[in-house]
Amino acid sequence: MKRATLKTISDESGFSITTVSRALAGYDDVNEQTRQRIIEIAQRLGYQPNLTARHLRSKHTNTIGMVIPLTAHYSDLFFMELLSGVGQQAAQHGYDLLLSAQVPGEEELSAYRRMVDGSRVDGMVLARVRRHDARIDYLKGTAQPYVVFGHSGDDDYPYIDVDGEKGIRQMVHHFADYGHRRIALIAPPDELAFAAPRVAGYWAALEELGLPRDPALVVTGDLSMDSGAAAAERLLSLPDPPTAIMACNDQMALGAMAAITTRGLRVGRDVAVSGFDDIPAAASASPPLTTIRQPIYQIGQRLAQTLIRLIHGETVDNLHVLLEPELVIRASSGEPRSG
Amino acid sequence: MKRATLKTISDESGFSITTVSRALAGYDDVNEQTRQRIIEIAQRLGYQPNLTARHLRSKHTNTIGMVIPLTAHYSDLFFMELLSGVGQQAAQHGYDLLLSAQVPGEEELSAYRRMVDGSRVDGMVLARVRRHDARIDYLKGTAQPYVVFGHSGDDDYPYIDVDGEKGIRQMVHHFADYGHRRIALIAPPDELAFAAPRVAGYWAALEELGLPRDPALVVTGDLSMDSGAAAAERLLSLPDPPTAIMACNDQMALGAMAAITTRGLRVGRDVAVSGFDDIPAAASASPPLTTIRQPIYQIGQRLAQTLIRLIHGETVDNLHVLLEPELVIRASSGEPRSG
DNA sequence: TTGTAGGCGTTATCAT
DNA sequence: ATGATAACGCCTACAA
Repeated sequence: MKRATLKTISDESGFSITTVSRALAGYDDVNEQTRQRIIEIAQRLGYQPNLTARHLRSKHTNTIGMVIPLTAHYSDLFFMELLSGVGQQAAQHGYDLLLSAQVPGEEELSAYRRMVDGSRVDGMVLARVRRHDARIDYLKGTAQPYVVFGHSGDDDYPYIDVDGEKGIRQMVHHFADYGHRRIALIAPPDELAFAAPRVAGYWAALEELGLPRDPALVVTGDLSMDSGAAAAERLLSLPDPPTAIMACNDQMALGAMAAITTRGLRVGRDVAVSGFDDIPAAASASPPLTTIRQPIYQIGQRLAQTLIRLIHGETVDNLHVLLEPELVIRASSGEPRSG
Repeated sequence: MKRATLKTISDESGFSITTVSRALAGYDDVNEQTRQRIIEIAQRLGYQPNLTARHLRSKHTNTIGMVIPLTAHYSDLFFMELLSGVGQQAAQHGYDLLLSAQVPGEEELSAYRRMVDGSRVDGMVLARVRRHDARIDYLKGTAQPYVVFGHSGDDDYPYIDVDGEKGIRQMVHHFADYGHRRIALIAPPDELAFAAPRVAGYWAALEELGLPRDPALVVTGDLSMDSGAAAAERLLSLPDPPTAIMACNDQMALGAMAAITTRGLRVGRDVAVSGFDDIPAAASASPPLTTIRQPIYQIGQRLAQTLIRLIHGETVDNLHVLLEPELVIRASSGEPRSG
């Protein structure tokens, strides 16, 4: 049995396609009897409008697009959480999500082009911004609304972000308060937009505290647990190893903790550790991980809300939202050190 | 500047829309010079085919649909992991994912109808099957291909599942080997399809072992950590409390562990605990959680592969895949008990 | 090798 | 109150 269309109902009811369309759409210039009859037939036939056709005609799709890195699974929980937040608010407003998993690079960009220029979505949500991000350059040359999680400093586009510079600065102070003087940083890959402010926050804090500036104490990871472990290895092998290690995300912090333990040292006592994000694994790690909280789910919700306002052409009060970081102190940062 | 269409290029080049279309589509009945010229113009104009129009015309969308429970975020990691697996393989084959977040119920079903009858997707992936699942009934009455994670026993549809009955049975035996005789089960909500086999496996194992059948040792949870904690509370308050608690997913097991600890008991020594799924938190819990592994990501990949074969009308060797459960024994199940 | 014409299913405009 | 007609952008017989 073929799918019912307006034409099917038109044939069945004897009314024109136009009238059927209008009756179903709730226009008030349709005889009430006619409408009832048409609705009845539509239901009997299980009519469901062909959304593809509707979208072609009406120029909008009630769909939000998102391209996610192909690596994202448990190893990159962050993205899934963001997705949930966006999806929740999208659904709330009657929007669906169109997802494309891509490895960052050429193909990724063409996924954006397919979605946007291909008219498949009404707007895009971006995350994991890179320093000079081709995707943003592309979107800027487009009429398409978009919102971004993260920002690169001087560039101008609608974003929401947690103040990473401030967060890291506060964390350095936290460790300094506990008596640490050799504080290391496991930095994010250079090309990610949030790398710069976080590293800047680190140096700024050392400056404020009058601590020496030692480049050997900054090691770059790739956000994975493994890279965090490797970085910690390297740091602990230094002639004058750090007593505190700050990682720029929780995954790497967890990796560092594992490496420390493997080395026979105790996290929180011999070496203090902190992360960034506050993923669920952070709280349940042992010892529980001190970190800087990013309310990712809520940020996702807010991104969706903002985007939908933008799509509807409504005004948005603040297109550059910078959230206060929130330090979550747990056992991995240890106790204040004597002496 | 308006978006370029075939017509734009047609006007610009002087060739008809047809020729432009065929040139771009790579037909070989186009003069090579003509093609070059057309391609050049298309690139200059940044032409991107309107996929909505193409879909309307061609009757397929290269898109896989999935409806996810609105609650899914960190609290329901399972779904995100499945999603990643599906998305990975989908991308591999040039498919995108259309997601709709919905609370189970009426609205949820109409999300399926929008996707399927609305011609927005070529196939659907289902998970969290319920006992008499209206979604499956609906899809059966449709020409749309679909695949399911989980199965309800007697019902017939394409699925992949882990043998939960066997898994639970083996776990009961594991605890019995360790010397436990009071083994409790925290069961999933009755309406979920995977509840029945797991509970059946529990009773079957007791039978095999000649252990007494005590209904008080089976408590139903709702898959959340909190419900796991509540269930454990109840079990430990029994006059003759269990010495081992098996939860039907890891979240509930973690909740149970928390409750046990709160009560001043030691997990693995006073009370053994096991879960189901092997989410990442299981390995990093303290003590690490004994559980039954479901390779969710891989299952997601396989679901996508199967679905895409179905969509392409290719043959699929096995539409009912039942995977062997894999017990992962960790510290939460303790040591063999003396006496 | 190229062009004409029709249609996918919907909505909007304009008559009647 | 209802209907004929066109258009969204694309693809594909069929003609020339």
